[in-house]
Amino acid sequence: MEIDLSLKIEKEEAKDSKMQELDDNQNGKEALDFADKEDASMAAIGEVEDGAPSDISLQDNRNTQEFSVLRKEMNRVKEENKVLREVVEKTMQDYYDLQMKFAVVQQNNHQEDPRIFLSLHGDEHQTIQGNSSIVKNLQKHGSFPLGDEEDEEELGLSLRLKTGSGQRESEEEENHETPNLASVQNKLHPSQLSAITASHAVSSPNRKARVSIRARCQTATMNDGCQWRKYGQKIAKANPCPRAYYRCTVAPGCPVRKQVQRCQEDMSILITTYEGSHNHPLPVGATAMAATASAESSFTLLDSSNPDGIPSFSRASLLHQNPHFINYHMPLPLPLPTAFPWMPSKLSASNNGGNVTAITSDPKFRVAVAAAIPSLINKETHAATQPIPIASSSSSMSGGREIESGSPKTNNWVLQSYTASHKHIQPSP
DNA sequence: CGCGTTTGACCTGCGC
DNA sequence: GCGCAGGTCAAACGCG
Ligand SMILES: [Zn+2]
Repeated sequence: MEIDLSLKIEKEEAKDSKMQELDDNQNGKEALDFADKEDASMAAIGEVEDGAPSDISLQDNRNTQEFSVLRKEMNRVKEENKVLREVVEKTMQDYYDLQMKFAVVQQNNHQEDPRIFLSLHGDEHQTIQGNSSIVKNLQKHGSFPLGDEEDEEELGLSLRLKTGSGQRESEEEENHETPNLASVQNKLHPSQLSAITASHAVSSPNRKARVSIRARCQTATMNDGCQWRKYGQKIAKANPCPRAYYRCTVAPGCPVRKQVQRCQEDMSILITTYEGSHNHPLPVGATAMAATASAESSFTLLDSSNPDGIPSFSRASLLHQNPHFINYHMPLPLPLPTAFPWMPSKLSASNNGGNVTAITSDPKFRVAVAAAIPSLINKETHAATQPIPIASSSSSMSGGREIESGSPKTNNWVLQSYTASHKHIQPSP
């Protein structure tokens, strides 16, 4: 029996490798012939192994059954492979399209419109073709109460950038806006919601930018690829959960700080607020995503003069609070280069809810997203004074340093973000 | 012993 | 000026 099992495994592996070599438009006959050969060889091996002539017919029957099962399996895998390939191609195409658009946007970036909405959608059936598709996309995500279970596999990542007056807004926004959005997204993705929303508050030029990330995280802090040293803890009045203060210790004198606090409404949600920008290279995984996120967050800018370009929930809850608002909404699967191991999961034919978790729990994903935030801060801070090309921003992030603190201990990420503004700024130590 | 965390004290900004 | 709340400091403590 063990022999048969191993044979099956080898067989499947062989088919998998064969499948990769086969072209998309291969017909079923080829696969059939291939499978026949496999079956024959397997039967022959079975004879040799068993060595009992009386078992041959029985063995043949069993092999035939296994063969039919395997053939079905192979066809299924073939279809899956085909779909995956199409999606990858589509994704790559979208990626390059976005890059081209980004270049155009960069040129027009001098006309500062404080309110920008961005949407990147990895849906293979949708490419960003001007505002109309974006609006459609946004409306899809904006009408949260739909809460379809079928959206379960769809990941959402949204980044909100805000330029604000920087006064005591953070608490009000935390108290009012955050719970709304959080609850709303929880409705949308009841079980495995894996949306990431980060907000980015850029205050006046002499103030540090802050980014808040809400993440469903079981551990005390997110492993974001940087090393942090805790320097304080407070219990805020608005939230009974203690707020922890961390400083980046990757490089001495790095001004980046982060605050970590659990959401009052949902204790499983971790609110991480980053402040400042790193003065050192980021870990490789973080760098890649940082560059990607930074670049993509600059794509497909939507003019705020078009009110339809802003999703209902955003307009309702955000515009009333701050007129200067940059909202980045990037539903996953992200149109990322294939270099990233955590590619879109909804493409998989198997209805694995675990795929979503797999992506969002991937430490590389978490590292990358978290690291992308300070990158965004850095970029936006600079853009506030003088727009710089993305290449410049990302290159500053590149570096060979590989510091990864902690282990992949966190689980699902469900993120939602809100804006925070900042209070006082101290000169860096 | 070095490093990181804990925790109470202290500082600062803001509203009244 | 006073009180409050957020943020930071630094001594004490724990761990490897
Ligand atoms: Zn740093």
